[in-house]
Amino acid sequence: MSKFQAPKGVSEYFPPNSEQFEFIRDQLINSAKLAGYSLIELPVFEDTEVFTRGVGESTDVVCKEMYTFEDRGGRSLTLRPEGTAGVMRAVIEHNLDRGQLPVKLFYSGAFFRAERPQAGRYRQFYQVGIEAIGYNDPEIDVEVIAVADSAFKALGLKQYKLNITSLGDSKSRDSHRTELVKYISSLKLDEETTARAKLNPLRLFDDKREEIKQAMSKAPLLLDYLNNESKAHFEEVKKLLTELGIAYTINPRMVRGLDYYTGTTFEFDHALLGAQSGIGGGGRYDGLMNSLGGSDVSGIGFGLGVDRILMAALAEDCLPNDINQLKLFIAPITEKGKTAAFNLLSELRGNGITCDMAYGDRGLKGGMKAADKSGALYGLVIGDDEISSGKCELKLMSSGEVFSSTLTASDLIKRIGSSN
RNA sequence: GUGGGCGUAGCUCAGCUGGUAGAGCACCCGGUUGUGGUCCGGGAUGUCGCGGGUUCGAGCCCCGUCGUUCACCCCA
Repeated sequence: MSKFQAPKGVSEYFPPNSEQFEFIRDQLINSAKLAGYSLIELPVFEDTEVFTRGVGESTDVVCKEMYTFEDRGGRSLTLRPEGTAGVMRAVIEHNLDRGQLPVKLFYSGAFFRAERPQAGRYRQFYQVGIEAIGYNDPEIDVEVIAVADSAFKALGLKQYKLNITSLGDSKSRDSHRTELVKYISSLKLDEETTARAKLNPLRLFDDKREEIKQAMSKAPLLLDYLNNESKAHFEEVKKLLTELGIAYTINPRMVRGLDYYTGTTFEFDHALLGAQSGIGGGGRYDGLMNSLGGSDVSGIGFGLGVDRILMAALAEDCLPNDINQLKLFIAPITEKGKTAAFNLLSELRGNGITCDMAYGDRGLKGGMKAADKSGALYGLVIGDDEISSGKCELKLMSSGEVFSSTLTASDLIKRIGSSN
C-alpha cells in the first residue's frame, strides 16, 4: 500500500471512467456553446470577500464549508465553493458588461467545499455552469433552463425532473418573510430547528422529517406573495417552457442554499441518485452584481454537477461504449514490422485516425490479444511478409472479417474511414 | 459537526466458537513457431488499513487512529 492517499472526499477520474467523465463534461459544454455562450476561465481561489458578500454570510456554504487560507502576503483567500460569484467579480473587474448585452459565459472546473463526503458529495467536485448577464427577459430565464435540459436530453438521460419556482423581488420576499416568521414562531420546534429557522426560515420547507413537513404544510408560500411584475414574469417563463416542451413541476417549497437568488429559481433532480439527487440548479440573481460593487444589472445562470450527472448516466446506462475508441491497433511481429508499424501510426495519426500498437515483444498471439483488449475497431498484423509484399489484411475485430489492403496509410484510411 | 456499516491479492469478496490466508475475475506464459474473444494447463501477487492491548497464539476479541461508505445537515 502506498504511503500517500488523495485528500479525503475528493473525486478522481482515471481510465476508463475518466473518458466517461470527459464525455459528460464536453456534452454539457457543447450545449452551452450551441446557445452562444463563451468560455470564461477563472482562478480557483478568490479574495474571501467575493464569496462572503456574493454568496451570503448566513449560508452554510460560506459559514462552514469554505477552504479559506491566508497567503504569504497576509491576504485571505478562499477556494471557490461555487462559480457565480467569481464570474461576477471578473465581469465587474474587466467591464465585460459595458458592451452588448446580454453577456453570455460558460465555465467548467473544480469547486471546493469542506463537507462530510457522501454519495455524490465531494470536497472537490466539478461543475459546468453558464451565466447570462444584462437582461431580465423571461426568454433568457427559459434559455438558461433549456441549455441544461437539452444537455441532459443529448446525453440520453430520462429520469430527471425540473423543479421551478419564483422567489420574486426583494419586496415580495420581505413581506412573505414577515408572515413566515410569524407562522414558524407559532410552532413548537426543537432548539436546532429553531436556530436554522432563524438563519433562514425558508429552510424548514425542505426538512425531511414528517412532523416538520406536517407542521409546514399550512405555512405561507412565497409564490402567493409575488407582486404583479414578478407574477407576470413567472407566468411568461412557464408559458415559454411549455411551448418548448420542457416538462416542469412548480415547487413553491424548493429552497436554494445561496443567498443571491431572486425571481426564477430551478433545480434538476435525478430519480436514481439517493440523498444527493440534485444534478444541477440555478436561478436569477438580480442584486448580485450590485452587491459586489458593479452596476445594477441582472443575471441568471446555473451550475451543473458533472460528477452527479455521470452517476446518473451510469445508473441509467445511457453512455455510449465507444467513447474515444481506437480505430486501429497494429500488432507487429518482427523487428522490421515494429518499425513499419511505428511509422505507419505516425502517418495515420497525422490524418486524424486514432490508433495504437503493441509495444514490447509480444508475438502474434499476444499482439492480437492486445488488439482485442484495446477495444480497437480494426486489428492489423505487420510482419516481414507484409513488408516484402506491401499487402496486409485489415481485420474487423467485432466480426473477425478481414479486408485486403496495401500497406499504405492512404489505403488503410479509405477502409477505416468508410466504417463510420 | 452528528450517527450507522465497512477496511483481507490489481478488482469483487470468502475466511466458522481466536490455531499465523483463500475463491472468482483480471494479469503473464503455454497448448496453437502468421491472427484476438471460447476451452484446457501452468504462473506471479498480500507488513489481512495503521498503532496499541488481551492471549501460549489475533484477519477474527478490546481500545485508539486513519480511510471509506451511507444517512442527517447541506448542496452540484
